[in-house]
Amino acid sequence: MKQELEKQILAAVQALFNVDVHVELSRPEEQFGDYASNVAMQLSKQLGKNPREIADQLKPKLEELDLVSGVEVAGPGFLNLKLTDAALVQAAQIEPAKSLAGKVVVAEYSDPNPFKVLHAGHLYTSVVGDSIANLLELAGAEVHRVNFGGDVGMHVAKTMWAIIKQFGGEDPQQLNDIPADQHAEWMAAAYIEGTNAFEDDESAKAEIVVLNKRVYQLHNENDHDSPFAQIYWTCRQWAYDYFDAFYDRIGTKFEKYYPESQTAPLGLETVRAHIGEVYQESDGAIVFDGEKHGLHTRVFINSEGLPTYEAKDVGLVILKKRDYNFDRSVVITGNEQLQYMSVVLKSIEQFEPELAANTTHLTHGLVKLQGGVKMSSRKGNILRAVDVLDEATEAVKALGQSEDDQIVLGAVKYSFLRQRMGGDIVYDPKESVSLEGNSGPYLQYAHARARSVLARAAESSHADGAQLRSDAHVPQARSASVLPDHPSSHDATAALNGVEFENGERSLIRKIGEYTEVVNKAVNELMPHHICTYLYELAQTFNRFYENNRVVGDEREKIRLALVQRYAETLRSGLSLLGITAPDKM
RNA sequence: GCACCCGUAGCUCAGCGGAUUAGAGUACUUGGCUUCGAACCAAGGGGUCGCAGGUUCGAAUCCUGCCGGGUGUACCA
Repeated sequence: MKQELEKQILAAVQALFNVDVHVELSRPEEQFGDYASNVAMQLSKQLGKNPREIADQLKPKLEELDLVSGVEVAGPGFLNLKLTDAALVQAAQIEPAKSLAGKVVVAEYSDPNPFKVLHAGHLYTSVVGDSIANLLELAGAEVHRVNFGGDVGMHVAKTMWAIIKQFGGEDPQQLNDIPADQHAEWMAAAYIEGTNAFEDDESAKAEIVVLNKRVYQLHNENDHDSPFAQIYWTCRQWAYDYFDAFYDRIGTKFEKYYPESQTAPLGLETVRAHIGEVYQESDGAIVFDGEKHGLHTRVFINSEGLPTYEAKDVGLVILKKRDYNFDRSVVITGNEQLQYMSVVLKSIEQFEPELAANTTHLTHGLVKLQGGVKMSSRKGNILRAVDVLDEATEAVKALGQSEDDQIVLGAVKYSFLRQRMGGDIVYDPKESVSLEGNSGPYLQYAHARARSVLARAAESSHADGAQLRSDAHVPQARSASVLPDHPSSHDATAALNGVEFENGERSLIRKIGEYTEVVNKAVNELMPHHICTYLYELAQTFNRFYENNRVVGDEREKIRLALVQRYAETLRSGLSLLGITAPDKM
């Protein structure tokens, strides 16, 4: 619809002035119209006329367009277009573009490390990454969600050191004494102890360095039997079990974990194969000289011969390509890895330019505590992922409701998603997970309300003994995670054909019609927060409509029911892109 | 030092080349439930968009400089 109009406006410009211009319609405030164009200002200089004069000439041409019911010239020369009611109904039926149809996309995010705790930042990146993956999927891509994490490396050695110290030796039997529900916390505590020892105690530090090598060695030798290996593999599995349980709780699922132990050998091999042409030896380490490209120089293989994170990431990129033969790879990490990642990608570009070009690195900010307190897993003053969920659960309980994970997750996810990705997130345990105003539960409530109206309408049509009309079909409660099926939405909009809307009705159908444009924008930019902003406006529009317009029993009931149904479906679709469920009751 | 990111109401954030009063939420002050769900709606106060220049018909938005904060800067991830 928007593109169609833009094309028609361009045609009008060409016919009138015989010049080209980039026409881009915007959505003005409702009082000014449905679309606004600034072509007159753009053309002003080129045509040597003042913008209002151009706009006045264009106005009658645009008034002739089928989709347009009125045109106003406003301000310095804006053309405000008002759509016909039929056009609004039509806009509300358009599906988002399948711009990625047939493309294979690998989305990597979350990336927690085994042997360490899941903190609020992991929750954040999981939620945002999941939503971005949903956007890619909606655009028609075949999306593979994968996870990358360090099952080898210094953090593992630190944790292992503390465990062995606690056990008084390499005694895997004692693992049986750790209660299953405390595995994660127990390992997190060991990590903190190991990290402190590493910093404060020289002999411990030396021991940890040795353990680090032994962990790599254990992988090389495929050792599952030695006491040391038994402790390692058991704890590693505990970590993955803990991740799985967590992802299950927040409603996301990964297809594959890429442990570093798996990408390390391939990375090592790849980097070594390109020594001389891409990577250089320097002080006993293998580095990539990023300075030639205006970047940092970074170590890929350290002087111990072990791969650093850089080499592991090189291996990961290649492994993903082998596994999925992707058209595009999206990697989501924290901001602090921005410059680091450009070094890795620049080095890959030297021998696999396409691979580097098809990789998109998106970054997000830190989750910080109110007052700018920085979290440190070493000091243990971190906000764990479960703490965030627990706080939100308390807030829901405080409303006198039984705890409902749908609402809890709705609140948490929305509070993370509504901010543009990139900046830091300030998390205030008390207020951040709000249930009122611009919040997830507000949207869920606005959905439940609409469903309740639809349900009541269905009841009363039974009570009247009236025949169940096919166009008054109301979907019964479905699994909240299921996308609305399209046939029912066509039923809904069918009742709207040829209707002349009253004010509140028109506002609602107008807003519904923006959905597709917003989704397309969010997909193009991979920015889920656009969906949040829109959905909140949509729900607000509905709540105002609901306040002022009786639905059930009104003489315009049929029209209004159709509107409410289309609205509820749109809201549910949008929420599903955010990974938020739309309950029928709450 | 150099590189990158950020600075919009008390607080948390949208807006990222467009306009008539710079928008939301929250907090604060008020009004609205015998009528489809008040986790809602309506009204009010609150901002020289960090500062200073520049480009433009038009700048919170683009450019430059400065101030403030954060991150990165060779064997951590």
